[in-house]
Amino acid sequence: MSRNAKAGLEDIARAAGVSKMTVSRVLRGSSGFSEETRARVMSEVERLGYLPNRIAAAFGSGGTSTLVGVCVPRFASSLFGSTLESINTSLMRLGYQSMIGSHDQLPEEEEIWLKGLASWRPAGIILAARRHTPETLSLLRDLTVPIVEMWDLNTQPIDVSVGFSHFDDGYTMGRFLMLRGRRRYGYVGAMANRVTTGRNRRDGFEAALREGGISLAASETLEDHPGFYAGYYGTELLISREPKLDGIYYHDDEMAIGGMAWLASRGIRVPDDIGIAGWGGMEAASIQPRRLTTTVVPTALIGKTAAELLVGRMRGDPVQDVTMIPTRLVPGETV
Amino acid sequence: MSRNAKAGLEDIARAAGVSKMTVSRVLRGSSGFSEETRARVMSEVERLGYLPNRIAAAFGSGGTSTLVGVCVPRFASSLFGSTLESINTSLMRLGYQSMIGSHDQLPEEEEIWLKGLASWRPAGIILAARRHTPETLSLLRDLTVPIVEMWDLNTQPIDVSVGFSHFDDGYTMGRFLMLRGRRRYGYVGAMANRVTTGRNRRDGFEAALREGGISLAASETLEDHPGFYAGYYGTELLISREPKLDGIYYHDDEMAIGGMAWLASRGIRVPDDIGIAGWGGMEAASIQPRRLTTTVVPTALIGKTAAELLVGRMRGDPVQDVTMIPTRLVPGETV
DNA sequence: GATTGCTACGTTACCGGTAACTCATGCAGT
DNA sequence: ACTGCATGAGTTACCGGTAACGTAGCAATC
Repeated sequence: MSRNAKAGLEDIARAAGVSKMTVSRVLRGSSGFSEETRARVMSEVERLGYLPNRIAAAFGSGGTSTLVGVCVPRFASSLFGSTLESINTSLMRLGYQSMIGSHDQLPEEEEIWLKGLASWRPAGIILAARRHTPETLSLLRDLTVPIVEMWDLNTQPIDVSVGFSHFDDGYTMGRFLMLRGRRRYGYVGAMANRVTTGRNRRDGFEAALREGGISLAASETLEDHPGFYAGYYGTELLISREPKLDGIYYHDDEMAIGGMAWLASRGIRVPDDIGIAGWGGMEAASIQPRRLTTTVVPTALIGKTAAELLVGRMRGDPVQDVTMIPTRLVPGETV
Repeated sequence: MSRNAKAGLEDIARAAGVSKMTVSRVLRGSSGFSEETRARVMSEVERLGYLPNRIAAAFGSGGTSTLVGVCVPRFASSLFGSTLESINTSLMRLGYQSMIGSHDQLPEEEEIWLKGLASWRPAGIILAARRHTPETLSLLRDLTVPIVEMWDLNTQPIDVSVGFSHFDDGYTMGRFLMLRGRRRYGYVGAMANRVTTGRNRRDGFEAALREGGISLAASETLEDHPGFYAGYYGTELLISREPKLDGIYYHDDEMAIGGMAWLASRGIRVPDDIGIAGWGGMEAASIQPRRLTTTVVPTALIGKTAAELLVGRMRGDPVQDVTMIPTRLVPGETV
């Protein structure tokens, strides 16, 4: 019970009457000791309250640590928060420790984070970004550790990729809306730091419309983080420029809900006057009077899969290069 | 540009014609070298693409690392997400690296996380929980590193505490509602893993009512994570048991918004028929037809302050034991 | 009986930095 | 001229593990 932070392998070894190396072997579970020795060592470990020293272990083994770097755009997003939590607990359960960073969609921030991370000699890296600086790519190459690119599926990954296609999500939603026979569509998006994360979804959406012979009637992309209020005033801006729209595709559900709030305040009915579609499958949609038409993203599954793929690669198991995690269009009552 | 991960201090030293120790001194900025030497060393550092090795540095200095452990209830919460992000970037800017964990309100999970963290010999710890297991407390004591308890203010901190009082927030809101002259109040809360985080707010709220000579007419605490939908059906449960209420105090804003959605679906008007108050100052409230009466919590400031206090303590600066970060009641239009 | 192979360890060297100490030099003050 | 001290280095030991290799003892094989 009384934990003695100063007890090291040497102390255990002396107490158990074996060598330091034998204690090391017992603690790491590799073979090379008798059951009797194991029991004696473990009882001393318990009695002395030995605390492993991973700094020394990582150093002694020449840089083979159990550290994993994880970099996402933001913590404070319901989707990334859930993915991050899933990665973190999965890695912890598998015996790895994560070092998390955020880049807010800025490749330069990712580069700064990566440089700091690299000095900890991580055993693997999980990234959630498609754009990287040349320095980042060069550093990733030099580190020669497994790398999982997640979220946005990269079909030509640096190493391993897991996620889904934003383009396909937009395309599928576009096709779905087209089936409703409406013709005049608008788009409301948001971009943080000049990077529209939803850009690929919008492109996919437009591609579907184009196939149907029409083009996007209006589009409004705010220079702000996506959120309820951005959807609210983005819709106001869009409608004031283009009052006669049949439907609006939103960056995500929260923006769609914000948009619906603005429409409701103007007496515009959904879906009678205008159809609404979001993306993400966010919880806020659950209390809307009408179920939101959206694309549900399995955030936790993506995180868990990313963690498992990385651990597989770090252990040297053969793993799939590209793993698609399907999203699901949920037809609601807003279209 | 071509980063050579294998170059170490020794290589730099040889190339610059000095000793390894001089290179170490130059890189860490401590004095003991001439400007000429510094320039020569730095140019070799640049040329060879030296990557610092913090594992070796932490090991060599006998465990004085720049690692900080941070443990919060959840990542995927708008409030904690924001605080976490703030801590992470603040620590990074100050030259520290964080290792983040989540405990989901379970002291046992916190203990497991702490044991894993301890083996990395962190230089400091930030915790967001009031309850700890005896083992956790004993381990925290043995680690002898600065500890910041944040979020819920602890006036008798283990080491340092920063945050606000949930009790006071509830009390202040209770007083505010009482001024409106209403008499019959209900409460809708949520608890994850049998721990009601909002318990202190509810207690404060009840204390205020008691001073006014009344008691809580009805209370409903769901065994679920707080969120929009929990507020929605929690309100349904509350009202079905106690239809005649003048006001409802909610665990947080998202639950209040969920509650308002349910009330709206029944044609119950806010604030005419019933007053509503939330807590947290969450973004979703920004699109409600009426501004929600709530308590705004400066989440990012708490994170930044926690990081700065910890770094102060780690550097040995004198820092305040207890730092109150005031929250602010924002009277909206729902009461 | 000699050789081989396996088990269960012990020995030794080393990972890449940092702390603590030593030492030569130059210059100001007495 | 001598002392004292700051400056700018070099030297040595060490942090606490792990990898690689060595070896004693014993059973199985040749």
